[in-house]
Amino acid sequence: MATVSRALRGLPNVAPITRAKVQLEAERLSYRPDPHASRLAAGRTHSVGMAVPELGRWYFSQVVAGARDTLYSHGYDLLLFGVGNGEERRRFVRQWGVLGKRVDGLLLVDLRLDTDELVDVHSAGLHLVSVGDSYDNLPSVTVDNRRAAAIAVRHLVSLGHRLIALIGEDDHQRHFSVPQFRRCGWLDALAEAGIAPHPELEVPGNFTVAGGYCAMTQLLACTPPPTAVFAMSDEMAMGAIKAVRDHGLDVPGDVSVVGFDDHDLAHIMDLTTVRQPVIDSGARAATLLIEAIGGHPGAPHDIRPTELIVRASTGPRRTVTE
Amino acid sequence: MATVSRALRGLPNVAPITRAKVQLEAERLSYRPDPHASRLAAGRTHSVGMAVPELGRWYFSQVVAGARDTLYSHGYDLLLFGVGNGEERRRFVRQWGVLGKRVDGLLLVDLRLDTDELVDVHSAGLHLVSVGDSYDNLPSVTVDNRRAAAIAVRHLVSLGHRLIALIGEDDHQRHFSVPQFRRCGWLDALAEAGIAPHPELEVPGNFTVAGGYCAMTQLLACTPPPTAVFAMSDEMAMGAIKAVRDHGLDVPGDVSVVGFDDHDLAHIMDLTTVRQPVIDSGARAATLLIEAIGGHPGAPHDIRPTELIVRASTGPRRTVTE
DNA sequence: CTGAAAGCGCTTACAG
DNA sequence: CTGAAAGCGCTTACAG
Repeated sequence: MATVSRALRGLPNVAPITRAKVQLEAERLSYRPDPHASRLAAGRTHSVGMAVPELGRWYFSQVVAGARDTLYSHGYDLLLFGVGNGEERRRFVRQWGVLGKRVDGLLLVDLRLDTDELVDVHSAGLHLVSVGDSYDNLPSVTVDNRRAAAIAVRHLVSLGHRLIALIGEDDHQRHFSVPQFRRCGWLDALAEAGIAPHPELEVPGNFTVAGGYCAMTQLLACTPPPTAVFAMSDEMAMGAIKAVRDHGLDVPGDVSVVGFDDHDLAHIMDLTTVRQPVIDSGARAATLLIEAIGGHPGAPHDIRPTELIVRASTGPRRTVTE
Repeated sequence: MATVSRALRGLPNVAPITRAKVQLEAERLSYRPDPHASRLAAGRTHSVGMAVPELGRWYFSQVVAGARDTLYSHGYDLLLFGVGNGEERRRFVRQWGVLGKRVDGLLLVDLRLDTDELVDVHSAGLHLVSVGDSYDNLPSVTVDNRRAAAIAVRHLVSLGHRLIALIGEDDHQRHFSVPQFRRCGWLDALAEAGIAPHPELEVPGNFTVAGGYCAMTQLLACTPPPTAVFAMSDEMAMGAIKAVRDHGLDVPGDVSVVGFDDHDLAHIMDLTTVRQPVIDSGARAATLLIEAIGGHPGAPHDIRPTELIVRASTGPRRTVTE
């Protein structure tokens, strides 16, 4: 029994011949160790959890895809948890005691934890890696959202725009900090250009296509309406473009639009956007987590590069006879 | 010990007072039963697996999202498996012995199984539900792909088109049958209209935006080029539209394009498409699986409705002086 | 290098 | 209605 266990797991102190015999017989019976029994005895589950706010959004689906591929190639199974709304999030946080027994580590995607929640999760013996958000004492994979957003907005400023709107998220959404960083970047670029931010030009878009559409509709009703918009995601940006066109206006003639992500379809829509390496970030986070589980420290904060991709959805401010 | 177990799981034969005391104390200690230990003793894992070809594709991400929500609300955890390429698929199929111990049931998304693979999976004691593909002896959630595709192509025929191309998948991809049904629908509609299918007008698009772009580029090089295209997914259709425009041609003026799915962005791109209830199918499949695990038979084959959504990417064939 | 023993944390008959 | 006992299938010291 014990020898079989050692032989199959490649542990030392097994005679080569014995090991070969065991492997052969195991193969013949297509024997597989029961993962629950081995976790119970050994403590390792060989699976990791991933907490994702919303699977339906492009960004999250890509991060999951990237992480899954890496986890797969290292033999880890992936357990998926939703933490989108407050109730899910609460339930997820409350079950950390169990989670420590279910998975060897946890990938948190855009999930902002309080200090005491962090303490709980550590006491559950979980290895953690954060994607999107960064924490002092946790390995993380992020981009510099504030700087990237500022670059996008500066691009609009350089085209002569002064009325630059922001399509973002409700500030009630305290659970996520990424939108707040992007908002800061927007403010930074406006401040540099000596532009006072107008509260009317800041509208939530819920990070969906439909939300972006509604937000833009609302913005077009302003007097005067903005001549440029920075949307915090490509999906919202695409919704915004549609709204502009449905109002009989032109992109970028009447309104310039910048997004964030470089969605698969951004190129198709000729959308100017901030490209971030999404799949890659998921993969990188998975690698960091696997290293942490394996007992290797690893670089704590990995800040990935972003790049402004200028396409045809942005153009110079139309000179109006004022 | 035994009483605590019964009390916490709501089993009968526990005095109300005892149960209350147990619950109170469990709460105080924030005790959670170890899921591995209980699976080992009881056999139930309270988690289900989901086999998905590719997470990055819109369709799959939505199906997963729909299933996850339902599973969550019934207290099941979701284990995600990739079966995209041949190697992953083989590995997945080979581990069925273990899978039966890891999960209570399995959701197969667009995964075509051979007869002997089906036998194996049944002998592993797994409950199965299929999404996309249908099997005689398995509950499934599908749409009538053949009929839906035929309706899309008939729409093109009714607009006067005769040279109607198909952007689909390599026929080497034997693992999936959905593309083949859609191809049959294309053939059906052509046959009804007395149009002979031209092999040159059938091009693989790999179900990606970039693949659709390449496919369309290839089609535009035909002499004569098609005046209409049916793409098996909206992502390919959108890539195709972009290719048409990059060649200085107009949609639908020069080429009409129909997609399949009703992607979030199809509306934005004014894409005519076949709508299918994607999230809902995922949710429905999860429900069927939960019922199967619970020992309730449930309706075996659930064929969900589709609907042709006509937008501005299709129009009458331009009358050329021939 | 090998195998007998104890134990991981539960659940399920079974006796009381 | 309650609790002692056996067992789920492994792994890890520990003797040999």
